[in-house]
Amino acid sequence: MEERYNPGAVEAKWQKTWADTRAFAVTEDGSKKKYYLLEMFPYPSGRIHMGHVRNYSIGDVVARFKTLQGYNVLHPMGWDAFGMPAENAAIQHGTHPAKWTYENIDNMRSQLKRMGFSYDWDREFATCDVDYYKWEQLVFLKMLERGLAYKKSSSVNWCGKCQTVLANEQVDDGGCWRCDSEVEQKELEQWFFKITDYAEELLTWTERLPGWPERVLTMQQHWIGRSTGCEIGFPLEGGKETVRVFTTRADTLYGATFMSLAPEHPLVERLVTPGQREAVEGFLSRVRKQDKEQRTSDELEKEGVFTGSYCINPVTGQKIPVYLANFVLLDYGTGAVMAVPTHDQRDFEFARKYGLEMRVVIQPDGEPLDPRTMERAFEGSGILVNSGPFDGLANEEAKEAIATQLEEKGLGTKSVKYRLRDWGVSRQRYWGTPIPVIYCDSCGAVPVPEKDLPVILPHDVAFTGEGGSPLAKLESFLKVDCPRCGSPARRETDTFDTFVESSWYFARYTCPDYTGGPIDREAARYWLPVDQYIGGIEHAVMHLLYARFFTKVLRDLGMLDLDEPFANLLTQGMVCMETRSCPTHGWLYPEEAADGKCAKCGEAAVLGRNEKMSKSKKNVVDPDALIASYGADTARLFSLFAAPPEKDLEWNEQGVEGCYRFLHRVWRGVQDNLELIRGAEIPAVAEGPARELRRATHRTIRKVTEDIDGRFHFNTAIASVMELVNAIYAFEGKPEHPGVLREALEAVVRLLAPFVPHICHELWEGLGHAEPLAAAGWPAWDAEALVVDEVLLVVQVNGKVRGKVTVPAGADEEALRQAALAEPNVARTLEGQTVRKVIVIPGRLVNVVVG
RNA sequence: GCGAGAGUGGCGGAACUGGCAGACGCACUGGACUUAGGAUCCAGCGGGCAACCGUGGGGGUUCGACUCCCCCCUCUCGCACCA
Repeated sequence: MEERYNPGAVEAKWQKTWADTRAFAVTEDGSKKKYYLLEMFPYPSGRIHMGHVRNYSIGDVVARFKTLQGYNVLHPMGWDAFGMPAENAAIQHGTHPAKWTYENIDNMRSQLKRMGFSYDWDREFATCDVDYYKWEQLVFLKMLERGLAYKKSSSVNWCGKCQTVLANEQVDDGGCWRCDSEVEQKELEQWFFKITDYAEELLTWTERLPGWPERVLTMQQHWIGRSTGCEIGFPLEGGKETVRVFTTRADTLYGATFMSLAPEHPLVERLVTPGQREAVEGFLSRVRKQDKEQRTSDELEKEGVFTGSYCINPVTGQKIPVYLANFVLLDYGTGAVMAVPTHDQRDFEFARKYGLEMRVVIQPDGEPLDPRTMERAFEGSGILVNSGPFDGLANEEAKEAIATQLEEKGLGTKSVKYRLRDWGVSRQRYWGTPIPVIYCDSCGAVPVPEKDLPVILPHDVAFTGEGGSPLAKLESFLKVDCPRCGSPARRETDTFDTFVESSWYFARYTCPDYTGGPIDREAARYWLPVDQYIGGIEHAVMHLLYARFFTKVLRDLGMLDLDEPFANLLTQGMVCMETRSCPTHGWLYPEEAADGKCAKCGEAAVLGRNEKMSKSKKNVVDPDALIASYGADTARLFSLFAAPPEKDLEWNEQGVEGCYRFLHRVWRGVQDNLELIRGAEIPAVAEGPARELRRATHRTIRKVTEDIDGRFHFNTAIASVMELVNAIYAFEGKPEHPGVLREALEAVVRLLAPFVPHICHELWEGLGHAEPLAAAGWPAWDAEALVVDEVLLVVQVNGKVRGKVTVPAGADEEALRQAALAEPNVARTLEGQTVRKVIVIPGRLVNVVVG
C-alpha cells in the first residue's frame, strides 16, 4: 500500500482485477436470493455526460450494497442504439449510422469501464444488433395475429420542400429545422399498437405498485385519463345517420345548442353544404398548418367553421348547427362534442365568438344565471332548470338519471373513455427496426412469414435528408415477392419507434444469447421482475408506460410470466449547471470564462441560471476531465454526495475538491495507524472515549445501512461516514485502545465500499486482509454498543427553547417534568407565571405551557 | 394551456412519523505546523448590540409547523415523432 493516495494507480489495478476475474458475471442460482438492478440504458450519443455518471453511480451503490448483503445481483448494461441522431450524423457528415453508433458505443463502454461500475459485461447488447431486433419483429407478427397491431391513417409533420416527415423536435416555430419552410400536416397510413386495450389494466395496476414514487403513478393515471360518461346519438337533420358524441356531462344535455366536430371527422365531407364549402376548405387548410404541438397545447386561438348542416338534440328536439373546431381531437372520445356554452368554458368562448345560442340548464344557489350577462361558463354544481322532466334535480344526480333514460329510450349508452391513445410506432426513417410487412397489390398488407425473419436493415443506402426514408429508394430492399401469392410486391419501408426497443430490453438481459425466442422463460422467471429500476424523471410517463404495456403483451403472448416489469422505481433529478455568456460571443464554455471574463474579448461574462447541461448552452462538464484530475471514486462520490438522487443536482467544481480531500483523509487515517492497529483485538467492553468511538462506529453502520436500503439517501449516508472519520481523527493520540480504532477504520472502509469501491478495496487489502473486501460482506451493528446512559432533554416554554438538561436514559415522565422545571433558565422564565399544562415527550422534550 | 413536482444560511444540502432549524461538505475568517503553503491539523461561521427575528409570500390548524390545510408567486419535468 502506497503512502499517498494515488487514484489513477489504484483504480487501474482494481478495474483490471474485476475485468480479469469477470467479477460481476452472474448466472441463475436457486440457492441465493436474486436481485435485479437496472439503470435506464443510454443512447450512444458519443460520450457519457454527468447525467450518466450520476445515474450509474446511484445504481452501482445499490448493486454493490446488495451483493455485499449476499444477494445474487444481476446488473447489466447495453445500448439503446437506434434513433435520429445517428441518421442526422449521416446526413450532415456522411458517416454511416451503424459506424457512428458502434464507434460511440466503443467510446462510451470504455468510459463506463473507467468509472468502475459493477456490470456483467457478458450480457451487453445494442438494440441495433440483428440478434436483438429480429425478436422484436417476431413479437410484432404475434401482435398482428392478435389484433394488437393495426394500421390506420394518422397525421405527421411534413416538409414539402425536403419531401420528408419531421419529428416534433425538428419543427422550429412552425418551420422545418433544415430549410425553414412551412411545415404542414399530412395524413399517412401508419402502424399502431393497441395500448388502449390495456388502459384499464394499466390503470388498476398503478394501485399495486407500492415501490413506485407516488408522483409517477399520479402522472400515469392522469395520462390514461379514465372518465365515465355516456355516448349519445344526435340524428342528422333530414338524414338517417346520427353523430355520436361522448360526454361526461349528460346533466347538461338540454343545454346543448350546437355541436363541434374534429376537423378530421369522417362525416365532414358529407356535412359540408355547397354554400359553406369555401369557408370550410379555408379552415381545414389553416388547421393542417398547425403542428401537433400547437393543436394539443391550448395556446392557439379557438377557431371553427359552420358546416351548413344541422342535427337534432335528442331530448329537446331542437335543430342545432354543426361546427368544426380546431380544439376537438379525433383521437379522443368520438371526435365529436355536444357543445353546452353555458356550462363549459371552451364552448362558452366559441359561442360568444360565433354568436351562438346559449341556454342555462343548471342554476347555482343565489344569483340566477342569465346567458345575456354571463361573463364565463358556470361549471360548478347546482339544480337543473329548462330540462323537462329533470327540472329540480341536483346536477350530480341528473347525470345518472339522464343517462339511464337515454339507455331506456335507445338514444345513448353509458360508457367509459380514456384519454390514452393508441401508440403510433411507424417512423419514416432508416435507422430503426424494419417493420416486417410486405404489400401486395392483390393480397394487401401481408406479414413477413416467421421463417423469413429477420428482415435485415440493409447497409448500403444514401442519406440526403430529403425525399423520405432512404429504404424507399433501395430497390433491392423494396422489391420482394408476395409471400402469399408470389406476385411482385414491395416491403414496408417504415421502421419502429425506438421506444419499442426500450420496452422489453430489461427482459432480454436475463438471456441475451437465447436463440429459441425473444425471452428464455426460465431465465426470466428467475430474474424478473426488475427489483430496482433507476432513471430520469423525464421518463415518468411514456417509456415507463410503454414498458408496462409491452410486459403485459408479452405475458398474453405466452412469452413471459409477469404482470409488471419494475417492482421498485427510483426517478433521479437532472444535472444542471450555471450558464455563462458574452454579449458579443454568446454562450461560453466554463473554461472560456474562467476568470469571469470572456476569453475572446475580455468582456465581463454574464452568469446565467442553473440549467440542464446541454451542448447548445455550453454548460457541460466532461466526466473524462474530472476522472483524469481526481479519479473515478471522487467523481462517483461527488455525484452522490451533492444532492439526494431524486433532486436536481447543481454542479459546482469546488464541491469536488472537498470529496477528493475526504478520500485523502480516509487514506491517511488508515495509513497513519497501520502499525498501531495491526493484530489488535476489538475489546468487548470499553469505557470513556473508547466507548464513545465504538458507539459512533455502530451508529454509523446502522445509519448507512438504513440510508442505502430503500431510502437511497446517499448524501446523508456519506455525511455520516464523514462524521465517523472526524471522530477517528479526534480519537488519535489515545492509542490505548487500538482495537477500537481498528474497528472504526475498518467500518469506514466497508461502509464506503459501495460508493468508492476502488480505494476501499485497496485499503482493505492494505489493512492486511487476505480475503477480498467483497467476501467480507456487509457489516452488522452491535446493539449493545449503541446503548446510552444519558439523553439530552430539550425544555421549551410556550414552544420556545429555554433550556437543555441531561437526564438518565430511562427516566419516567414525572422525573422528566421535575428535571425540566428545575432547569435554572426555565425556572427563571416561569417566575410569576401560571403553568397551565406540561407536555412531556419522553426521550425528546418537555414543553411548559404558561399564560 | 393541461398534468406532475420543487422552493431552507454566501453555496450544495440536513432535520425519517408535527418535537433543539442549519448535520455533513464548500466558501470565508482566525490559529498551529512550516524555508514556503493553493498541503495538513485545530477552531469559528444564519441575521441582530440585545430583546428577538428567521425555512418563497400571505392566511389557518396545533402546547408546538420546514413538515398539515387554504390562497398566491417563482422555477423544473412531461404533453404522445428527442431519447
